[in-house]
Amino acid sequence: MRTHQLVLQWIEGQLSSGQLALGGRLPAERALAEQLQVSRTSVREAIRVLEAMGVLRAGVGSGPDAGTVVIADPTAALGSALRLHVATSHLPVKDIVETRVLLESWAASRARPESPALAEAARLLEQMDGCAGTEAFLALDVRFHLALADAAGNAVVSAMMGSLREAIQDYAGRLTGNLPDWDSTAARLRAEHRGILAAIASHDGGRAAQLVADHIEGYYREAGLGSGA
Amino acid sequence: MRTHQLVLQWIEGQLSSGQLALGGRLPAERALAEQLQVSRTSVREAIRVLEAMGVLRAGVGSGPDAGTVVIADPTAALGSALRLHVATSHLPVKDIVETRVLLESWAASRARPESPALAEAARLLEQMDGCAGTEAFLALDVRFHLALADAAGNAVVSAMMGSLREAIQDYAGRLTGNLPDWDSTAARLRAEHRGILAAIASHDGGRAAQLVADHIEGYYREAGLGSGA
DNA sequence: GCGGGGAGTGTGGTCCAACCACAGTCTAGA
DNA sequence: TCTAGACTGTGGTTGGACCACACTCCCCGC
Repeated sequence: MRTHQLVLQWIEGQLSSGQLALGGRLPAERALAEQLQVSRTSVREAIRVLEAMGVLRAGVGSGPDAGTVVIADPTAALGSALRLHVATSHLPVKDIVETRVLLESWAASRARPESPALAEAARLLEQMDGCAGTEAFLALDVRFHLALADAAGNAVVSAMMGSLREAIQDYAGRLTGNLPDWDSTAARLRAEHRGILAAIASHDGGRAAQLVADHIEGYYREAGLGSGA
Repeated sequence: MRTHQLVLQWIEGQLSSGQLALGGRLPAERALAEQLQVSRTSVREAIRVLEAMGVLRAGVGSGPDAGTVVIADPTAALGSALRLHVATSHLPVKDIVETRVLLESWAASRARPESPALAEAARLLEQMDGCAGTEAFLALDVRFHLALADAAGNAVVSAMMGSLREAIQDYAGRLTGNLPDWDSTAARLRAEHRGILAAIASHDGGRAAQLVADHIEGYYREAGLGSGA
């Protein structure tokens, strides 16, 4: 077993046993190296991996924000991993979109109308009404869909949703260039968003799921998914 | 931007542009360091991250298996990331199981009866009949479910399925201790597996999905999920 | 000419010692 | 009392050194 994996194992053990919890601080790199009887290099490699996994955050300087602390950002890990494998053409964009439809329609069918995430989604919807640029609109759109996913109350589905979205963000951005008339598309998307929220509010999960699926598939169809895949 | 992120960016660019493809070899660490005008340490940190993401594999020595080559193992990345976040209690096991049911029942409903993955699943089923130990049975069970997922033909769903399974593997292993009568449970699981395959073979995707959902939920219920979560 | 063994080469794996930039804290001086 | 500088501790980066490994090549003996 390689040295940095030993460090990884130690840190994971600390996390599992609860001795290292969310917000907690890891010992300083030099101290940890001495404690585990390995070089600082190996400690740093392990930290780097956990940083990429969204488990740690390294901060320089002194004070409360400095040092290496435990965070929880599963979306980061899944997102960059998916993005890289899309880059190697090992994961087709078609499959990403299909999975997104699956997760998101499930989330819509499960969304609880009283969830605070839905209120956030409604708020975002209002912002999108008075929104000028394409880019700003898409940014709000991302947050709207994430809020929708959060409303289902499943952290794993939320994280996967976010990571799928992140993985194809660049791709989706390029797709907007294919749209014949952005303004009318934006208007349609806004209307569909309202329909989804209405379906959830009226406790019609099945209809909400169907609307979400049509919403996503319709967008990619209009933007010409498949021409580049 | 930190130095190792620059290296990450460069490698991802090479992957995206196709100049570095599956099976291709990265320049040697020392050469890459000189080429990018960074230290070997930074190159190594980037490689370490990509290794954890299942994108690279580093091999010592000479010959065809040596050096750092591009692989494609998305399951590894997603699996360890999920496992770590489960360790920090940020992702509840309940949500993992729920997501697993979602993905797997979808896969069952989409599985194509003529898929070679289904033949593999059937073969695994036969092996499980003449299987002695609990551990060996569970190992075959994992492969059976993965084959089922593959039959749906969606690489992203397959990868996520596998990673979910990996993330809670230890947890699931401990659960078997709660079972009152392993032999009868194993017999029931085998029968349910057969039912699932039969439903797929008869093009009844809806029934297959329902059977898979019952199969998984029933197992965790019997093993006492929730008592420890 | 042929076969085997040892030297050579190139790979990642590990470690060390140093230096830098940064940010908060402490202290000495105005 | 206030402020400017020194101090301390953090991660960030670098260069160099050495190791183990695995293949390759060449020389030597047969």
